[in-house]
Amino acid sequence: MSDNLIDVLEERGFIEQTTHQKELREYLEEPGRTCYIGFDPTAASLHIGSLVPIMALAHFQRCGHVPIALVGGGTGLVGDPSGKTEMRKLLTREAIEENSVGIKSQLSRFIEFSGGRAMLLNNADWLCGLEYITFLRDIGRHFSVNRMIKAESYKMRLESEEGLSFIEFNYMLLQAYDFLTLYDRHDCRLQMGGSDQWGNIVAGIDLIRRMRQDTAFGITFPLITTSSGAKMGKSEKGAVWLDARRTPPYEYYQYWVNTDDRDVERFLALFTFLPMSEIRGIGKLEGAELNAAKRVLAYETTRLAHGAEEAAKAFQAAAAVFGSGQVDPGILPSSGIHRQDQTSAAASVPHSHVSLDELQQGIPAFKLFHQAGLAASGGAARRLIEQGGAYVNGNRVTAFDDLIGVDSVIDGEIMLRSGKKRYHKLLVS
RNA sequence: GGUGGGGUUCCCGAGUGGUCAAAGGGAACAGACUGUAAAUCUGUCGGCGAUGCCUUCGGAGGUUCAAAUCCUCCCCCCACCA
Repeated sequence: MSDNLIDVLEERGFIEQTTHQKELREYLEEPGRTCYIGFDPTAASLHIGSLVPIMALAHFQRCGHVPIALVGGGTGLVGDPSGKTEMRKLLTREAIEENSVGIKSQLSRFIEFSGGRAMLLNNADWLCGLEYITFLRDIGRHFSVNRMIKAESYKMRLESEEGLSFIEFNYMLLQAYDFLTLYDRHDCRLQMGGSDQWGNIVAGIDLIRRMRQDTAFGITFPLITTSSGAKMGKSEKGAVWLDARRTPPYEYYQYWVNTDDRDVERFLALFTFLPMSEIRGIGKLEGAELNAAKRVLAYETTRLAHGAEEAAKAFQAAAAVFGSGQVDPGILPSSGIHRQDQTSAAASVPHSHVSLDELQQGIPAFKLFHQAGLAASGGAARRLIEQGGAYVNGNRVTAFDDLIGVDSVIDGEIMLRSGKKRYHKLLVS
C-alpha cells in the first residue's frame, strides 16, 4: 500500500496524540499489521459519536492492515469511568450480549470482515473467566495506584462528589489486559481510541512492555465537536443512531445536511472517503455551492451507514420538499451523488396514513400535527400553530382548531410542515 | 454505625405554609432575518378542545381551609467522624 496510515489519518484530522511517532510510522510501513479499537456495548446501536473510530479502522483496513473491532462484552459489565462525571448504570449480561449483536452488524457496513480481512472479537471471551487472585498476582502487581490516581481519566471522578467506585477503578487494568491478550493472540501492537482513552491505552502499552518486553503503540482521536460547541451526534430528538430503526436514513441525511458551515470541510475529511484533493478548500465555498457540498456530505455519510439506495432516496426526498437538489459536477466529483433534482415516488419523507372517513369529518389541525409526530403534545401543537409555525401543503394554519378535511388532499397526500424543515406526509387510505 | 447536608419540572439550580405549574440559566421549539448554516432579536417551553380543570417538587402516610414548603416512617446520595 502506498499510503502510510499515519499520513492518511493526520491529513484527515483523526489524530490527537500518538506514542512513538517515528517507530509507529515504520511499524505501519509493513502491510498486514493489526490494530484494535474497543466499542462499548452500552446501547443496542452505535451512534454518530462512534463514527470517528469506525472510520479510522476502515482507513486502517484500506491501508492494507487487519483491523480488530473489540466489543466490550466484558468491560461493559464494569463500566469505563474515563471522562465521566457520573457512574454509569451497570448493565446486565443479557443486555450487553444483545447489544453486541447489533453493533457487529453496524460495523460490518464500514469494515469488510470476510476473508480474514478484519476481526470482530468480544473481550467477554477472556475477561469473564478470569480468576481474581491469579489476575491480581499476574497483572495487578504491575500497576501503581499512586500513578493511577494521577491519571487524567480518573481525575474528574476523584474530585467529584460522587467519587469513584472500586469496580470502575479496575477498568484500566481490564483494558490493559485486553491489549496484552490481543498482543499475544494476534500480534496486535496498536490501539486507537478517543482522547479520553489515552490513560487506558498507555496502561496497556506499559503492561506489554513490562510483561513482554516489547513496544506497543497508541493513537488517540480528538473529541469531535461542532463549531457551535456541541458534542457530535445530538439532534433535537436525541442521539443520531446508525441503526435505521432508531434514526431513519432520511433523518440521518438531514442531520448531515444541517452541518454548520464551518464544519463542512472537516467533516468531509473525517466522515467520508472522498479524496482529500477534492475536499481541500471546500470550506471556502459560500451560499449555494457550500450547500451543495453539504448535500454531498449528507449523501456520502448516509451511503456509508445505510447503503447507496437509501442515500439516494433521502437525497431525493430532501430535494422534493426543499427544492434545490442540484449539485454542480465540479464539487467533489468523486461522489456518486446524483447531480440533478430527481423528484421521485421513492422519496422517503417521514409519513403516516389517515383514513378517508376521518378526513371527511375533518380533523382539527392541532390533533393532526400531534398525531403526525410534529408536536410532542396537543398543547405543543396548539402553540406551534399559534406561533405560526404549522403549515398544511405550504399554507400556514391560522387557528389551532381549523378542520383539515378532504379538500386538503392533493394527489392522495397531505403535506404537513412544522417550522422550516420538519416535514411529514399523510397518505390517505 | 454516629453527626451534619441533600434529593425540585429535559439538565443545572432558586424556592422553607397560601400570591407556585414553581425564579434564573442552559437545552429545545416557533417567529423575524437567511442558504435546510451561523449570529442576533422576539415569543414559547407539564397535560387537557383550556380565561378553567387535572397531574408534578425521592416514596408512603399525616397535620392544615391550604403543603415543594410542617410532622412521622422509609429509600437513595454526599461530607466528616468511626
